[in-house]
Amino acid sequence: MASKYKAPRGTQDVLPEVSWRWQRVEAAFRDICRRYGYGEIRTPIFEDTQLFVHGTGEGTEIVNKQMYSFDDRGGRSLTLRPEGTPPVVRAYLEHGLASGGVQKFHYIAPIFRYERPQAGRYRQHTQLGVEAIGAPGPDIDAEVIALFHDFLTEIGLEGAVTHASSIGCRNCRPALSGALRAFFKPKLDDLCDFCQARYETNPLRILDCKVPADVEARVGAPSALDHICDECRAHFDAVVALLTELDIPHEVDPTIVRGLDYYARTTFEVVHPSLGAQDVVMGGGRYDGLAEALGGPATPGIGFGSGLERLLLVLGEDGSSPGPDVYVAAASDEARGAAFTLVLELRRAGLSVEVDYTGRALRAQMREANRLGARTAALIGEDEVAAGTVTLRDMATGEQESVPAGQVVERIKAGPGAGGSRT
RNA sequence: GUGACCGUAGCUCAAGGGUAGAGCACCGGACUGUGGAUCCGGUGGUUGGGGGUUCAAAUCCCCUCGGUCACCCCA
Repeated sequence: MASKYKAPRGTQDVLPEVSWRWQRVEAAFRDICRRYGYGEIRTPIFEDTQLFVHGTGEGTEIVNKQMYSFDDRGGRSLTLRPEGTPPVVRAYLEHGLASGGVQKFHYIAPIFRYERPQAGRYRQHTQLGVEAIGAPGPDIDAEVIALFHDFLTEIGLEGAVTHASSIGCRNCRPALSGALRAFFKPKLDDLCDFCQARYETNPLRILDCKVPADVEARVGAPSALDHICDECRAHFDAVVALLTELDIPHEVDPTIVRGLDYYARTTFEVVHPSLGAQDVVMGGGRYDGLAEALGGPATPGIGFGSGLERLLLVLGEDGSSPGPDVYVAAASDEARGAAFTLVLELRRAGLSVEVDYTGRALRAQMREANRLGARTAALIGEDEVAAGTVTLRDMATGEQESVPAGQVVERIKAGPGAGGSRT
């Protein structure tokens, strides 16, 4: 035990040897969002607890048992963001952004939920998310799904499957729930305990249950898509048609149900088979009633959240972090001063440069250069200091050449291996 | 929140009541200004933490913390 303290349960340290992977995915996401016109929004890491109670919904698992809530010294009840959407809608309303037409945002933000950790499920995780507020039509639904699809293509993640459905609006949801209750009523005793509870609270969720008896019990159950109103149906059909036209692979899956109260109409998720039980890599949908629930005007909105840790899990651990451009090695203690001067000069010229800080032998410095994956080693010894030169070694080929001190930057930038002689 | 399995060196794992070990990694040498291969040597552990049983505990028992899997939930 190196320390008596450990990272809290369900959290993790991301060390430099892996954080470069995170940065790569984040950069790809930001670039896709730039192309689609989704500007970055940064909201506080904690919010008024009521924002989530009223936004995410009182009946939800998140609000009931997963929030990190605390009173601050002024007696305010605050909550660590358990979910990305309500803060964005809150900011949208707070800053009067409705007057600016459709607003599109993206964020990369830590999310906190008190859950039992397991692979792909953490108490602090990071979501890549997007929110488009103010646009009611099916085209924006398709755009958001397309954006994520392009993002997955960009980062080279293959094998993901996109499921989409519609759970109706506040006008037709009651009829849909009623139809489901009517269907399950005679079978109520056959359902699992959870589903018996869901029968009352949210019968849609019975369609989502994995208990074998329930899977059997729901054969022939009414499909959400057959019981939503004409407007909702037309909206969903249009979304599907657009996805098909855009060549975005997708499956219509009436069993997908989201766990948050505010979802309406289009819902979707992307799963990946390599992940086991926590296989949802992205989830989202339309939330046309959320702004109103937060005290604002009726405003349509749609967005998704995607778990960065899960994406990384799917991507695996191939490849290694890029090494420095140059490793500067001192052949003797007398040359260390000159070596360090060269290090700073090269860094100021824009190169990434490493050196030894522990006074080790040249051999050890070269081993380090190799381990780090440096492309070029720059050697300085007494000979070089006397001659005003630096010896550059191409680490891949072993070729070396002596270069006047003033030309080192230029020579390295020209790329290793362009000249020199074998050793 | 429920159930199950698991925590030994930086990493992957041995030792199942009697001196805590190996491989990899790391450091050094062979090679006194030159990396990747090979050989030799070395550093490194109050066996997750606490308590108990015992002459003796990594090993058996209890508690606790953490991880993993499933449920649940979700990203």
